[in-house]
Amino acid sequence: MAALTENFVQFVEFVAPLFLTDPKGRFMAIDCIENISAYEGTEVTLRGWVYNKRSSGKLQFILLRDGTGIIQCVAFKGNFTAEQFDLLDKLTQESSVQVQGKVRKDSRAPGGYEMDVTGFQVFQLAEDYPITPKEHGTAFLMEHRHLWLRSSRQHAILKIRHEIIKACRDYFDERGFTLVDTPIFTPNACEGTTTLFATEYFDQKAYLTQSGQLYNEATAAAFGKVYCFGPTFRAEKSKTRRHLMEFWMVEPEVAYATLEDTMVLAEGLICFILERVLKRRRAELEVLEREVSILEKVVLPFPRITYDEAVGILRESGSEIQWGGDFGGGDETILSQKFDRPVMVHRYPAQVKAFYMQPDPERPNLALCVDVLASEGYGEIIGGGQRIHDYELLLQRLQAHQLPTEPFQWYLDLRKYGTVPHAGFGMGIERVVAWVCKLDHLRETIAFPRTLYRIYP
RNA sequence: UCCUCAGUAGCUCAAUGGUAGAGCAUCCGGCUGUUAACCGGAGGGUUGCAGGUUCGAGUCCUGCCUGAGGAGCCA
Repeated sequence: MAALTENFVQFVEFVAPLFLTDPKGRFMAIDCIENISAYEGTEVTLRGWVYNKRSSGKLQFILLRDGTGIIQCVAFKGNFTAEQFDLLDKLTQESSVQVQGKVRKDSRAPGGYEMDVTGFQVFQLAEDYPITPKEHGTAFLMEHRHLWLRSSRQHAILKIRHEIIKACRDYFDERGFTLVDTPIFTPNACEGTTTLFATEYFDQKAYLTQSGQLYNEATAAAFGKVYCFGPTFRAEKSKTRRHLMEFWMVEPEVAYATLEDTMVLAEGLICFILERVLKRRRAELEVLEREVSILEKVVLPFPRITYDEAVGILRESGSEIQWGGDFGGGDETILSQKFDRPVMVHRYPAQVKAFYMQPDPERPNLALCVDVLASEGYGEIIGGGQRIHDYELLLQRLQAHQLPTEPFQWYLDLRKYGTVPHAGFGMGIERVVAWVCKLDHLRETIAFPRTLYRIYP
């Protein structure tokens, strides 16, 4: 440990300035692998980890990754002392190193550039890194999720996730929305439909939020157009590839908006996200071997079908669904495979939806709601609709759903003081990431997934 | 909560009821262009746990534990 600390001090002193001097006193830049092309023909210092290593007697090929890319660094024995070269030979997978060298264009290199190593510092020699370049089972990988994140596939997924989240924020910000985040601790089981995580709140009981929507309705009346973006918790004992106990949702809410407005907003968001990812994250999609031509076909407008029509399609396809029931996972898969872009299913029977859904004036047993089902069998990524704005009707629905009115006083107040029609939706980020990346399980879409029976690491 | 499948070396997997093995990883040696590098050698095991059947169990039976997939529920 003493040696490590000593090494660390040297390391920090050495790398602290943005520009280093090499042993001959020349200035040298520190940079990232993604900027490597700017250094062609000159020297640069890279800091990262050994991704893999091959050797050939007097040559060492070190694949260095730094979070922005991977580059092959080539070290020739003749350029080092025997001691130094032996140290290079001993480098192990995931050892942390700083490497200096001359950047050279090379058609043989995957990224197009290679580095001829002139100097290096080892920060730490990693011992027995558990994730080897061969295959592993999901249980083992999930147990080592903290390390699995370093592999190129997981890295690509999380880069795309980041891009999707940024796109969501840009989309709303550019359209006059205000980000107003809603609480994680809530005093009551909001919608009364799902099982929530209960926790202590000093001498009271609190629940982890299942949706920011009710609070969004309050902020929409204050700001007009709002969205919240945060984690959401469901204590459902769901054990499928489509569920996580903790997931992230972006939820816009717009005053004076109708169901139709919401559908336009939703399809616009999805197209905006896809355009952005296709533009900025092509390399990552390639790592995932995602067929981009399928994503490029997703353009406006999205097909809109009513619940009635959806039931008809499902029954023709052999589903057992009865009118009035909600779709099962299999039903969503069937529907989403019928279209080459996400399909918007609207006007479900009110009985299968939450209490706050505005009834369709033409058929009051239907709710003015919409679910967006992603294509390629991915199913629901968005759920939303128009909310009840009439005080008496809302009160009536609360009672019909056997919910207490007292905790909803503030919510009812919104219908007393300048109520307006309003609508919004929630989009599950992980499901969008899974669809865009074409993953078969939601657990790879978030750094540390919380699944039924797994809360480590 | 229910149904199905699986647990053998650090990892991924073999092994008719009859001497537990391979590839990768690790360690030692070789190679100036490797691309999941390759070649030679070495170490590495209470076959998930507890019982049972049998001359003999990784293999068959019972129970339990753990994991995976799916159902229901949900986004």
